[in-house]
Amino acid sequence: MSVAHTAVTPQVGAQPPIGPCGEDDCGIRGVLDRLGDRWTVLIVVELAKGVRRFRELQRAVPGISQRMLTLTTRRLWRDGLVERTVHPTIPPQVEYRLTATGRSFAEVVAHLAEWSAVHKDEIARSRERWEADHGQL
Amino acid sequence: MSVAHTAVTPQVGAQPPIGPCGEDDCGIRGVLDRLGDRWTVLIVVELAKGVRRFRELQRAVPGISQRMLTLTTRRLWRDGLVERTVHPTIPPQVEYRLTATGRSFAEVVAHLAEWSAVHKDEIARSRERWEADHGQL
DNA sequence: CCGAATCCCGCCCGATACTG
DNA sequence: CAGTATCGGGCGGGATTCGG
Repeated sequence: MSVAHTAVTPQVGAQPPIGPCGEDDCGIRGVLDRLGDRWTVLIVVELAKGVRRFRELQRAVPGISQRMLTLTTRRLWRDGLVERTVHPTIPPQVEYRLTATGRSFAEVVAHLAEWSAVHKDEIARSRERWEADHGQL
Repeated sequence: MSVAHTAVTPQVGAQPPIGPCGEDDCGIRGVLDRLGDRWTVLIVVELAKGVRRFRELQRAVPGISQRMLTLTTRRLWRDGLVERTVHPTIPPQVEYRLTATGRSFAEVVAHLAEWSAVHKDEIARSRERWEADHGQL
């Protein structure tokens, strides 16, 4: 979904990066890309509780595959939201913990969760009514 | 409006942290799904400035297709974040405006944008350094 | 235990054409 | 102007297998 990435690819439409962004959207896409995927938020929420090892994360987030757990933690690590510590023991042991930036991000996520909790019923009702009048989307 | 200042024990509110979300909705998934897609945020940001007609939205958000503009506004309408008014004139004229809930949502988005703006450089640098050491993801 | 590498399917979204 | 209908490519992400 990365906008910046698609800009690299020579495309037929040759549309420049869509980020004229009114005035205030320019860094937000990268953040939204992480919020958008299914797992990042859950991982961040779990890490907000404390240091976690790979397996612990996987158990804490039921349904996530090894692949996606690796990808998600890797991206968070790359972006400096998560710190990754390898203990060269046998068997190997890898710990993940939020950085300062990561904790800041976790707060934003918490606010998001709060807003969702407050409005979810209202949204659900609106959606139900809408689909009763007009059909499925 | 520093986000950092609101840092005091995030989950003081109601309920345990964000716990019960475990894997499935406490409502947040639905919100994140909207935030995740490429267009919703841009539309909401534009509508936060005032009432807009279909074409106006399309011009304000360069790169969006008619199809995606329809889908995005339709979903926002369905979920009660946007109000849709049809004037049966010729040519037809349709106005979109945020509802109270929609404006509330727009505030959340604004906070998100603010956080992004504050941290985007830092994230970008972290990513650059990371990709210098290790390769592309 | 912690990953990397592959295969593969679903759906999101862009492009295009048509309608009232 | 404000949509609808349809086709097709890309990629997110699940399942599985192999390596250290």
